[in-house]
Amino acid sequence: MEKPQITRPEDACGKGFDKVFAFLREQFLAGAIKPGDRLTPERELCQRLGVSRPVLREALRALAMIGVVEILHGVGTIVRRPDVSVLGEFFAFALAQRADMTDDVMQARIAIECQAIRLACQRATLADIERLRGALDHIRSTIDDPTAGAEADHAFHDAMVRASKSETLLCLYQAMGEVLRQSHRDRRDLVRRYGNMKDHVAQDHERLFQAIVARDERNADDILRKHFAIGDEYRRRAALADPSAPT
Amino acid sequence: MEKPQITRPEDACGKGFDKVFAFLREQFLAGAIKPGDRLTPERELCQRLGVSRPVLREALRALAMIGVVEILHGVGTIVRRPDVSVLGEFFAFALAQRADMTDDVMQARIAIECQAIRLACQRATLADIERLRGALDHIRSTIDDPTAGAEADHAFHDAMVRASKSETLLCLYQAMGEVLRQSHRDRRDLVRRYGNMKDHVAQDHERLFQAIVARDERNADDILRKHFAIGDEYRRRAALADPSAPT
DNA sequence: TGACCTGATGTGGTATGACCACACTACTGA
DNA sequence: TCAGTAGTGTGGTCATACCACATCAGGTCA
Repeated sequence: MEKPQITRPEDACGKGFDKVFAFLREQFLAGAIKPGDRLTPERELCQRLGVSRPVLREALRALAMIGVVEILHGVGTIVRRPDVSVLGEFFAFALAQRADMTDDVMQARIAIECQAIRLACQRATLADIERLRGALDHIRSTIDDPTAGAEADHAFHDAMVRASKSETLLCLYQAMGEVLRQSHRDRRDLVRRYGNMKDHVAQDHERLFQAIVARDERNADDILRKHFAIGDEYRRRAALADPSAPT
Repeated sequence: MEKPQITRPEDACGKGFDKVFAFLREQFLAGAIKPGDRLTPERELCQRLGVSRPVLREALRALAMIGVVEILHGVGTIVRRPDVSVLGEFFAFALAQRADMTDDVMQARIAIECQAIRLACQRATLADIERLRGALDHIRSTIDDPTAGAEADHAFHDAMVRASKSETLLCLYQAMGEVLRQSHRDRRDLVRRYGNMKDHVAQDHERLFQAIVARDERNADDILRKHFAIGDEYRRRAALADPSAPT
């Protein structure tokens, strides 16, 4: 007739999956397990936690999904520091079926890049400047190639965000990586259609680079905003001319 | 000697977990399953996909972790639209063991809010203005209460981001929710220590509100940046006076 | 002696079948 | 009519066996 019969005190919290997840979560947040560690083998761990292997594996998969651990077949389960790549996965799902969202993501891009360029003005090292210069050269040399041009464009902006030396900004920026690349490709399609836009692209990035070198925060911010505004203007124009084109 | 013996053509892709995950992912991205739908029961689905239930459940748990589905005991597995709350979980892990990160998150906050206030100047409705006015009044009336004051402060900034009408910005902003609340609490502790900061807090928010009403993007951005800079200045001063205090 | 092959071992990966727990529904009885 | 209850469908868990991969020690052959 007696029911629960809790074998151990620490079992008081959730059962099964929740228990395992909470345990691992606590271990991680408390620093008991750190990035780089190899987790206890599944068979032993599930026995120690008093759950079955499938349940333990559910928890591990869940943690793997947000990048807390990496499961390697035949090797073991390694603890990792959550990486932005998982946010990419999240955004892929979050932005699905929301075509309008692509446009809205641009606002986040502007937000991050404008703050990044300000920080870059304060913090950019010589190496950052050199990287930006290289990206700038690449933009000039690929101005007529939509694909390579889009990559070069993205590389420049990426280098800019890196120069901000803010991991959080970089994290958010990379999280939107896939969507941003698409945005760059779209823009380059416009370049092909509107010849004079070619000049804008080269000039804008040149001025952005100069502003960073001059460490003129405010000016850099302004130039960047205008750069985005012009792209937006062209996009709008294209949308009017060809309603079937992506907005 | 023959090895693979693929039973069905569609099995060509990954096996087990990967196959299931890829299948569900594709179904979701293609729109075959939409938020609100109830997924096929586990027993039937795993049979249809040719995998075992534990494996299927691993995939479902993984999707549940990023908010794509919600698993309800005794009811079924419901498809959801990924919500920002899962990012909170991610940040909890990502920020663990990185005290310095709290400071860096501030940069993302500045980035998002500065863009948000610009958009708010363009898009704020009367309802948004009223909400901001209410938050402003609340800030004034709770100026001496650290706890309620921090909430009021957060409410004002939250209303500001909402007024931007950008779901992406709001998404990112809320993802940092917990960290931001802590930042507001820290700031209010400073208010208690430095009496004259009280005036700054009230004045700054008043000016932010006025700038939004006047729809003066540029000015609003400037005021907001100064607002953050002053808070940063006080924080630095506090850190010097009391090295044990949170930076 | 050296490189290469091969097996043993430890790890994650999967399958199966049974049973438990919960939510909902429909039936039954008062 | 209503409340209680049994049935059904769903997710939740367990135990065990076996498969697949990675690693390394030991042996084999040149």
